[in-house]
Amino acid sequence: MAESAEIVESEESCAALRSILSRVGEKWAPVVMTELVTEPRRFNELRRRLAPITQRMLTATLRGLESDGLITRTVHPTVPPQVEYGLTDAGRELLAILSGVARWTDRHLDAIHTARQASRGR
Amino acid sequence: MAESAEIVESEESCAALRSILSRVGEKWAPVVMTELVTEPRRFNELRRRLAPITQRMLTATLRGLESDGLITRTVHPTVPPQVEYGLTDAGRELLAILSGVARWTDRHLDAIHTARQASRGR
DNA sequence: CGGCATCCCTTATGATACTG
DNA sequence: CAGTATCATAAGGGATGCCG
Repeated sequence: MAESAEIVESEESCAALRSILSRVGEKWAPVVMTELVTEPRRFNELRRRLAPITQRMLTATLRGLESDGLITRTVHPTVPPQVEYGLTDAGRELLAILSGVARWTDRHLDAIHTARQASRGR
Repeated sequence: MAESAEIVESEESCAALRSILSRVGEKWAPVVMTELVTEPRRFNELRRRLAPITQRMLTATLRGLESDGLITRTVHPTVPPQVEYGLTDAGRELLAILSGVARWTDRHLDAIHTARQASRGR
């Protein structure tokens, strides 16, 4: 506990952290969350905005994010059906943290490219 | 740019962000980085501390982190060979951000579990 | 000591077609 | 509109054995 660099406090935290990191590490998860940051959106609206995502992957990504409590899925019982997806407060908080990763990435773009060049050289 | 919630600034940033998120989303990447936070460590030292990780996955994880410039690999030309792995400054910064994700995870453990229960029920 | 090569299973992603 | 079903490929991950 005295170790400031300590990331994980318990077994459960560690497992949860890993699952969340792999969740947001999924190919479409970050952009889907970003699409929902200003307002809730409907399935085909997301599909259009995130083209060339496939229906299958959009569904899978949404289900995954929902199962971790990062987004909500609201079905309006109309004809035709209308489904809205929106960020939860938790999801919004996490997205803010991810924007920190984005800033880190921008700061280190050069270092990342350099490291990749070097590793390709071997 | 005026949009404070905007995560990504360019195509390149977006691709880099995705690759970094999927990198740290790999099964062993976060714990490997955590092991290196206090001091550099050698291959079998990591292997012991991270048991039951396999040699294959430890190698793959280290290579991946190295190729993104998050850790360094230093070979001391001794007999037997001695290889030390250490965090780069960039890696250390990223780890600090990830600890923010860890704190988020701890704050939302209940919400995560609740959401998962609900999604299992369907 | 610090790997790499091989086999094998699971999961992620994509393409396409069909449906309540 | 908002999906599901099916098929196919690739990448992640584990077990085991060999090597400079």
